[in-house]
Amino acid sequence: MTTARPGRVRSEAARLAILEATTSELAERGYDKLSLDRIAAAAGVGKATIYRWYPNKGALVAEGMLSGHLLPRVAVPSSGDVRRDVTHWLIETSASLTEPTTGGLIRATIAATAEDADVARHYDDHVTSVARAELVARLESGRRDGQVDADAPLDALVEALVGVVLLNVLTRRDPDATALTATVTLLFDGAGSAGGRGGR
Amino acid sequence: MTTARPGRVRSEAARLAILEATTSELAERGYDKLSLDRIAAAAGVGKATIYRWYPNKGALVAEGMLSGHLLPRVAVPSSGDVRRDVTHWLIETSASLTEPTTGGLIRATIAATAEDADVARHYDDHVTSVARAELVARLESGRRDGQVDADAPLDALVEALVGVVLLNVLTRRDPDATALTATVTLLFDGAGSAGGRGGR
Amino acid sequence: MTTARPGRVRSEAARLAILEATTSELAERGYDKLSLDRIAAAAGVGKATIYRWYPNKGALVAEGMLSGHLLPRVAVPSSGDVRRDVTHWLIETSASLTEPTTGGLIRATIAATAEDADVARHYDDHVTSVARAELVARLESGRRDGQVDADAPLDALVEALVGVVLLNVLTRRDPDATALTATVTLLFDGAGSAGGRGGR
Amino acid sequence: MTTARPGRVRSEAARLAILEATTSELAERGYDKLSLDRIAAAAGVGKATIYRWYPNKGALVAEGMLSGHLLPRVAVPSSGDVRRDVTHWLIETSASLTEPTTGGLIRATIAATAEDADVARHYDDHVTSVARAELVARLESGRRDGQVDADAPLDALVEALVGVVLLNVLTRRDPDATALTATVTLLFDGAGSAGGRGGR
DNA sequence: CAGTAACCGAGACGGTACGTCGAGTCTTACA
DNA sequence: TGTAAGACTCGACGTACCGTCTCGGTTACTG
Repeated sequence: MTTARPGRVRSEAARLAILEATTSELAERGYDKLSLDRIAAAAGVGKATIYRWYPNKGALVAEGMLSGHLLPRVAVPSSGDVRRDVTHWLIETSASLTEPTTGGLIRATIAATAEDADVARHYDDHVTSVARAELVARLESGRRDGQVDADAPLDALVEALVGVVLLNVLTRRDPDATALTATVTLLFDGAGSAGGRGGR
Repeated sequence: MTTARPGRVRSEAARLAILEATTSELAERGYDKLSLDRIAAAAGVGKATIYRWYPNKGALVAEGMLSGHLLPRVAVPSSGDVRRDVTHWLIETSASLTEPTTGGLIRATIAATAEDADVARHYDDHVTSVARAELVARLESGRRDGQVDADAPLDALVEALVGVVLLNVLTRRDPDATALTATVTLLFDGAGSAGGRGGR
Repeated sequence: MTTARPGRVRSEAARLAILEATTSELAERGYDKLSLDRIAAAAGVGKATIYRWYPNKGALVAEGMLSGHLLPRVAVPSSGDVRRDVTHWLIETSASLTEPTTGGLIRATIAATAEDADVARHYDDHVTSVARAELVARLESGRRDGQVDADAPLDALVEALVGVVLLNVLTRRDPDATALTATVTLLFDGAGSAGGRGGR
Repeated sequence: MTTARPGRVRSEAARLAILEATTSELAERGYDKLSLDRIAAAAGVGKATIYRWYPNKGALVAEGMLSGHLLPRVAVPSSGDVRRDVTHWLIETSASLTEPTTGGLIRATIAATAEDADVARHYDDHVTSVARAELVARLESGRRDGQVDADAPLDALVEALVGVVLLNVLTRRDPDATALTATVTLLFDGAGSAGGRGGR
């Protein structure tokens, strides 16, 4: 059943050492200063071992994301109040990404994503989509509670949230809680006074 | 005899050739594959000439942005209907950034921004802030027309717009008009059925 | 009291395949471009199998020589006329070593010999010494026939012959029969006009 | 008249440092263990600088020979007695090549010569041919003194001498003076008792 | 005739060196 | 004195081999 090719089996220790070294290099130097020579040395691994499994820098970084070595995850709470939960997620996520190492890591990830379409796809499929799905799920449960409009475009809402986070990361801003709360309020209440759903 | 100033006059032609070569290199190869050797050769310029004016790659790219060589600008129309104008801007901007060369350029810019804090600051100060200011101005005029709530957080609204654009660029999505319209609708009407800010 | 260790016996097929692959690699690429990876692949053999039997490249090449796979042998004829026989040997040997494959092989052998003292010893003990012994034997029989002086230094003569062959191989010259005949004539008649030995 | 291209001029210091480092590497490790990385490091030079001027290992070694950095030269004396002078040259040359460093160097040279036809040609044209010409000149002067037969093939004689030296170097033999003297005697008196050329 | 020891192929491993390319600096000749 | 040309050091790239080390499997002697 199992293929059972001949030859020595892949070293799991090497794989982990490579990923770990990649993460720390990435955090402290960024994506385009990433040196496979240094990674190999730090991981105590031959350069060929890296190239055997990852065709290029991008693939290596992509694998780092997948394995969760690269980015922290913030859970979406479920307190009963959707706005509070979303606000909480937004503040927590912002705080986590403002930390120096995490910030370096996420910026490296953005650079990798901008440079390499495969990485972008990989990242979107396996990382952000998870957070997005969680948020959407929470919003849907909010909708069942009557806290979210039936016809509100949840995908658009989630995209706006992620987009705001992204923008703050890129511009190195560390937004305070009020600003983030204002964003959530905007998304739930809207800015249009004439609007159908009603002015104050 | 007449002028008698020693030395050769600085070549404006060289400066422009450098910027042009940088732009095209950036569009077709991306930021981290940018090669100053290639730029110098393509511009018919000595490498030292580049380094005389720009201390490093990042500064060169930053200058490229400033000079408008790097990114197209989309004007915010002023038709009388704020939602329509914002929607128009969003669709136009998305379309412009979906074009292959512009997309490559903007992604290169994002990578540069992610890698280099100076570039990020430069970009934020001189490029996005312009677009942001324009959007804010339009929204303020809309507020005077009663189309925008008095207490709506305009900055947050603009950030959400820019964030959505950013996310689409990074994920290589080409959103259709309906999706973008839904985003604008969300931002103006909100998703919260109970209406935190005011009852229905 | 048979020694007869248990375990699988050495695969003769593998041994031959290795030697053959080595020979052809050596002929077409030379000694320092010799690759054990390539040899193993060409021979359909695991690299470890080569290393099990030969501690290093040199030993493998040395074995190749021994087994006669590596160099052709030219017999010394015995026609009754020593000069003619030696000349014949010299011409035949030169011709054989001028052929492209044999030439590549012998030059690879020379390189191996120059690089590795063990290979040199091996080669001298098992290969050239055979040719030398044959030549010496022929000269001794010539001495018995009165065609060679009783006190002529046969070893020196043979060394001069081999040295000339070697030099021609290294310099990629393809000497014609006249030049080689002149060498033999010189060795038998000498260049000294006074005839030193006569007046001894 | 001089071409006077623009651009920085080639650094003579770098050239010499490279050649010197090459020589010492060659002497202590041999030709096929020669590492350009090591040479560059030892010479305090970028690897690219080596490759800018020498397309491959062989060319570098060839240049090393030319510049006299690589091999000692033994002059042919002129005492009036040709045999004595030739014998002296042979003994001196043998002694010099038996010394460890020189021996390593000459063997590396032989390996380079065996591996690379260009090096061989280079070497033959610029190095051995000098020694050969000197020997031939001495023999011709001996011929004018009546010490060498008018019709003796001087080229063949010189080749035999060089060939014998070569063989000794390759086999790592350190021949004593008597053996070398016997060789010279053979070359001048011949081994053929009947005396083909007749003139005893 | 079952164990078991030494073999076999395959191929991954940590390394070293390769030859190329790019960054950023420096040195020419010329304008 | 600014500029094009181009050599310089440094360091990373991705590839190729080295010699070693598992792997799963195959003989063929031994108990």
